[in-house]
Amino acid sequence: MATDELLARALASLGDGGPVSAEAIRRLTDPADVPESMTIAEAADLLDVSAHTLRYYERAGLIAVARDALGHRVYDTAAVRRLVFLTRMRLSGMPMRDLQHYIALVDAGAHTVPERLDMLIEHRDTVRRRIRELTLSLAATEFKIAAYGGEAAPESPE
Amino acid sequence: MATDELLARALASLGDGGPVSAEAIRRLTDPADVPESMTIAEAADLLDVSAHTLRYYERAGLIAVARDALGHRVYDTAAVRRLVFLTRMRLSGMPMRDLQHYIALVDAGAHTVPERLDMLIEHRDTVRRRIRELTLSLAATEFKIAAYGGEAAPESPE
DNA sequence: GTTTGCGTTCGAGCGCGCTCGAAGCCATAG
DNA sequence: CTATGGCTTCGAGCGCGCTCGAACGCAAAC
Repeated sequence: MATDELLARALASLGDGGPVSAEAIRRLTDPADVPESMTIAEAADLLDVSAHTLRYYERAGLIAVARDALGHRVYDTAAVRRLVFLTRMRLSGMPMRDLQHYIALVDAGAHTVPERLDMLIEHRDTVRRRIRELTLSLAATEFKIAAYGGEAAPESPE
Repeated sequence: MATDELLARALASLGDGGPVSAEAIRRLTDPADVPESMTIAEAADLLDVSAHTLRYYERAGLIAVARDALGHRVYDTAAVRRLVFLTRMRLSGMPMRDLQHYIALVDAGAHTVPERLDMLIEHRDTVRRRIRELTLSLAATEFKIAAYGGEAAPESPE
């Protein structure tokens, strides 16, 4: 499996800037730490979003969630896996609109795999561009901090 | 000067994912390629934002812009330099609110340098965290693409 | 002299992604 | 028996950052 390779690459590229949270790695690899089924509060807690947001995703058609005898939501393993995917895509900036389209493709069956792949590739490229933008801004900010720190703002007025 | 060092670092961390645009480097180092003074259309074009947005920034108190005899905005070198800063901070996710506070500090004089430095450091850390988030999401997306590409979705339903 | 084009001000509107809150249901705790 | 607390639905509201458009001014082109 290429998981280790990819994970290693991800971790390597993180560099300094703080410890890599176990949370983050867990989300990346999505292991079976999920207790079979969860309440909305537990899922919200796990995913670090609000219960309101989870209901919103459901209303938006991104996920179907079963109910127990009381009418309460029950998130099984599959649901949690999808939520991990959804929150990851949202976190990395995929618009709701696109995510809705993607999920519609998933629902439409296996013959939509090529289009899904296209979407993932496009998203990957978008994220890469965004990282490069941020890296550039970061470098500029670090430079400014160095300039400010060195002396009392030599030339730049801001 | 540490510019070359920082720039090199930035460029190195970009890695693959496409060529580094000359635009981006120019923005990072902000050289004097600016023709003394510009119209709003020229500034908007240079910064890749709309003229509407530039007026909005002015209304928001982020920058004061001179007018010519006709009442048209004239962006001099200092104004453009500030706009470069503003757009960079916005692009890297600093909220308008914070940017307004920062600019208020600049306007308040040199004794606010320590607080400005604090803000820059905080922003730097925020950007670093964001890059790490995106890097993780990117790795997950790349993994999914590899999984989809290898065979027809072995285990993951989405 | 009119048209075209670029600029001005200012208030209103919009798209996004939540976020909130009212009204109600059910179960367990005191 | 009454809280208390966690859940339900659904519509409305909100914060952010633009984005737009109306009504106007001026100047160079035709």
